[in-house]
Amino acid sequence: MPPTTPTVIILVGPTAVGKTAAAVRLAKLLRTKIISADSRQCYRELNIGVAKPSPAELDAVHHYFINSHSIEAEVNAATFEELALGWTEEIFRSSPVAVMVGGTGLYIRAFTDGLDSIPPVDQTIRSQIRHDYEEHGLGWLQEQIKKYDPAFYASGELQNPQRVMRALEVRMSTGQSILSFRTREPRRRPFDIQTIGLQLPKEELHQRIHDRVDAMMAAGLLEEAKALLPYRHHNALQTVGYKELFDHLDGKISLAEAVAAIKTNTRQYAKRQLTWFRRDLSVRWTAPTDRLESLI
RNA sequence: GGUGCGGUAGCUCAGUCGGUAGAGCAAAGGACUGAAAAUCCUUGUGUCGGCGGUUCGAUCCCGCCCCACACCA
Repeated sequence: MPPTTPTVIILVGPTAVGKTAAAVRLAKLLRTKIISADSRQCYRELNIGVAKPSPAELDAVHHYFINSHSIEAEVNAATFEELALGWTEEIFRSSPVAVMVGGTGLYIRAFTDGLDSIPPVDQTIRSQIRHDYEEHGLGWLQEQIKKYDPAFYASGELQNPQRVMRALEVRMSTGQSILSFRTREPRRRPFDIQTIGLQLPKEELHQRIHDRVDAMMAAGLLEEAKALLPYRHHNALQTVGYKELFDHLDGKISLAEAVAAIKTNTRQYAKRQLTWFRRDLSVRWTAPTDRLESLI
């Protein structure tokens, strides 16, 4: 029974499990559109390596957040939250149900529960902190945060440079500790949410990952990476499938080693995704080939 | 056939001047609020190639054997 009150059906799961095909099937059945929740497929310039829906799939069902941004744009979880809420509203004008699909857990949580609102940080401060970290290392970062935000220092992840830099940039930009902005109050959304997790036995998932990497190489991933080499410093290129080939193009590793590393790193990525989604007890798990209609 | 160098964790290797061993990677588990395909945390018993010998005790010293690589023939 398809929902009659506004509902977003979210399909989650590890990479290569079969989310894209399942979402397209579901969206066709429900005569609705898809919001992708994937932090890399939104970039126009990234194609083979990020396993986008095929042209036929994109033609059959309208997808938001696919090919919507340039790799030079700054896209993050807050960007996604805002955009996705707008798209949801748009979809609800013509359908009571929207389909969201993707593997980026943080983006999906930003959409379902919202992020705490933190004032925008000064870009000069942001890049200065990154620059100083490059130059002086983690020890310097830890000293800074100890000095300017002792509360974070006492409770934060001090070994994780990204978290410490974020805390520091918020403190320097707003004058307040990042902790003072954290309410952890989930937002109320004006629609229902149903989350379905797609899962396969580990061996089967790994086989699919390996086969997909081989297919990507056959489809010309190396050439794509070569063309993107000038953009390698962008966040969008800190991506499995590209960073390993950049190492190969630098002469650091052979092509065979790069391909093996892509497979390993993709398996590790899938594991991290599973760790994230398993924690969400509202997820109902199923095989990607099952009839999802019966679950909704 | 001879000589040399090796055989230690799934892989690459370190080490023990004789008291049963440890790094990186992999793997497993976990965290995650504006970089999230990112970033970070935790977890290391393995006939130390085999069989003998010396020794209170051998992965370490000695002998033989097996395997790999290199060079010589």
